[in-house]
Amino acid sequence: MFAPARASGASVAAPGPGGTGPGGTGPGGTGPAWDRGLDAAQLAVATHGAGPLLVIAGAGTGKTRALISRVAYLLQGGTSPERILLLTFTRRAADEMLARAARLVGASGGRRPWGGTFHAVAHRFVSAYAEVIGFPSGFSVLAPSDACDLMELMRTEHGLSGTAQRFPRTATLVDIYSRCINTSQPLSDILATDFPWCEPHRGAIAQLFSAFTASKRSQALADFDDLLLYWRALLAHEPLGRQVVASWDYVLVDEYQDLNRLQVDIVRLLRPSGQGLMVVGDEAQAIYGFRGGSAECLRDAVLAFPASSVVRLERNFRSVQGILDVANSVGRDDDVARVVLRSDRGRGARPVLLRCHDAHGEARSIVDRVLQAHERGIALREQAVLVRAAHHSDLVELELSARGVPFRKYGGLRFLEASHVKDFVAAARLLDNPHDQLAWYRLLRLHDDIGPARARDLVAMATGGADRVADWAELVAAAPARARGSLSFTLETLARARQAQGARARAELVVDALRPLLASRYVDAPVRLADIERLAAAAGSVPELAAWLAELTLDPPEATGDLAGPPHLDEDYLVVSTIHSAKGLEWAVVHIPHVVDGCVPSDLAVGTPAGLAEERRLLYVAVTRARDELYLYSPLRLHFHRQASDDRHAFAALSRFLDSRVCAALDVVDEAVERPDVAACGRLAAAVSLALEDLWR
DNA sequence: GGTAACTGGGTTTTT
DNA sequence: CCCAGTTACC
Repeated sequence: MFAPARASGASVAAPGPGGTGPGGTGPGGTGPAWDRGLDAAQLAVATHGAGPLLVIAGAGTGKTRALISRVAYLLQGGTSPERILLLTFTRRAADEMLARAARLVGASGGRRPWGGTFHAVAHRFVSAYAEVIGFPSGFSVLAPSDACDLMELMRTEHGLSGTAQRFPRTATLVDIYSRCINTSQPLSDILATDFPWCEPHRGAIAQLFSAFTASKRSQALADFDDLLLYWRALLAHEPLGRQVVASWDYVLVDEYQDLNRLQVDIVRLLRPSGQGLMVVGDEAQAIYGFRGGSAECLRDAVLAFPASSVVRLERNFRSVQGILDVANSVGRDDDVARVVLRSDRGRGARPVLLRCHDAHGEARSIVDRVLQAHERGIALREQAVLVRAAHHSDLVELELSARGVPFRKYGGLRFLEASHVKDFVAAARLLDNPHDQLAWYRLLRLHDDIGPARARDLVAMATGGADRVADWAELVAAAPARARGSLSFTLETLARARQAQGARARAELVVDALRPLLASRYVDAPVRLADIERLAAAAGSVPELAAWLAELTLDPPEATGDLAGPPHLDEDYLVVSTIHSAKGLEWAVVHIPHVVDGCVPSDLAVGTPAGLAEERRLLYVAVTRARDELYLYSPLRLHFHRQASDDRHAFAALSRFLDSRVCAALDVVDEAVERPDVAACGRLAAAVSLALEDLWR
């Protein structure tokens, strides 16, 4: 997150946009000087004055390089690093950018530009001004799943759960809520346009949302949306906003096409006059519509900026033309057609579409190709498997493990979502914020005989009065008999943790408190305990547990194994990532599995023209990550299509996007020749059941 | 009234 | 694999 105080080992540098490796982004040299090897357009970006600057940057056109060069240029002109703010949309992009910026200014005494995601920077300021915002003794950051739990609680409290009436599910409610906030649109509009089936419940939803906000406030909790809301409010405040805005001379915003209204507001408040503002975006890569992101903001910016301050980066330095042909044919919708990517690198190999028999065949085929490329000298970390949904790589991961290929997965199941980690975070939050009812609830629920109802009563008691140990004794007395012993131990240990000095000692006592609870709750308790012990150890180097928890919530370990310790430099691993998480990155070889209707594009998104268009951009983003080789895989049959499998065969499982025009840019290879005879399989199944019948006889 | 144990169905994408 | 719903037990 912030350059000066980054928690150790929280993330791993992923193989990113060129830079250091051979064949990296952009032409020419590798030195840190801002002008080395930039082309005219990139140079214009780097050396632009203080006026507003809008960069329209196609995929692979060296945008990060131009941005970093601009930072170098500004520094050379005498701007202090900390007067520059780099805002990015995703954490991986933030890491990548800050790492490169750090390399660049390595010599300038360890001072680095500010940078991070909107949420991380927001947290920094909301914390600093917590008192003004109305949290006199600090606040806790609510992870998304916690926000969901709280919404669920409120829903129950309002008598809106149960089967008696159909009411939107908690997940839907959270969605609606977040959408209202992020698009700055009233509930009624959101319901009308995006959730029409929920409209009958508008009144109840509105009440629920009020209660939800009030509840967060009274517990000193802020969810991700609140961080942005409070930051915006802070910036708009007179005179505090002026103070915050004056912290920087330059604000550089990446992936502008993915920002939502709230974030655009923040940018506007940061640089009201546009002086010192630079935004970079590419409409063709807008893939965060589900978070309220809207490329319209970029379009607005194009109109709002004077023509002289718009620079277009159009030369693609990344990919060979064969790959760009596929990209161009995929992204041919109206909103995308404007930029036709042209390569600086020659034709290269034609990308391949492999039609496999099923997902198993696909997995084998992918690993075969990964290893073949490895034999040719392409390191594993120069290759990536990019998926639309995290579970699309399940079988690939299995095959990789079976064949001993190391890999690292980004996106999908999050570390923080694991229930034992949530238990740990909740207990730790209580040390500094005893008003946190949600944390109390979670902790109490871990004890025997304390279910939803009793937990609710006890929570009221725990947060109602003061937070002295004497009150905790009362709490124990009120608990059901079977829970008293363990609850007493839990509370005592937490009380000791509270007294303890230093984040590490506190964290370890929290683990002590949880140990017996987790041991009796989970079959795989040893594994889970090891997890949180490592987590506690990671807290070692920071002074404040609360601050560390907030950072953990905002920037959780992304890949499985990130907590295992600092990565070895010589470590080689294949990257498995969602397309969303792969944004802004590149690899020599890219594999895209499950390019079939229902997966790419996702069935859940093709209901509307806008949804379908975003799916198309998603494939566009995936394809343009590849530098030299690109493989798409179409399993002809997927297990959840069992009933329709014969139809699938007939249709050859082509994705909605793989029409003749796209296929013309691809070599289609049929790997499904050895298809098992379905009729024979049926006979085999019959024989097995017959044999079983014999057993029962 | 409340908890625990079991069963069956469904699963996007991120801060 | 996590959820909601069901059932059996206190």
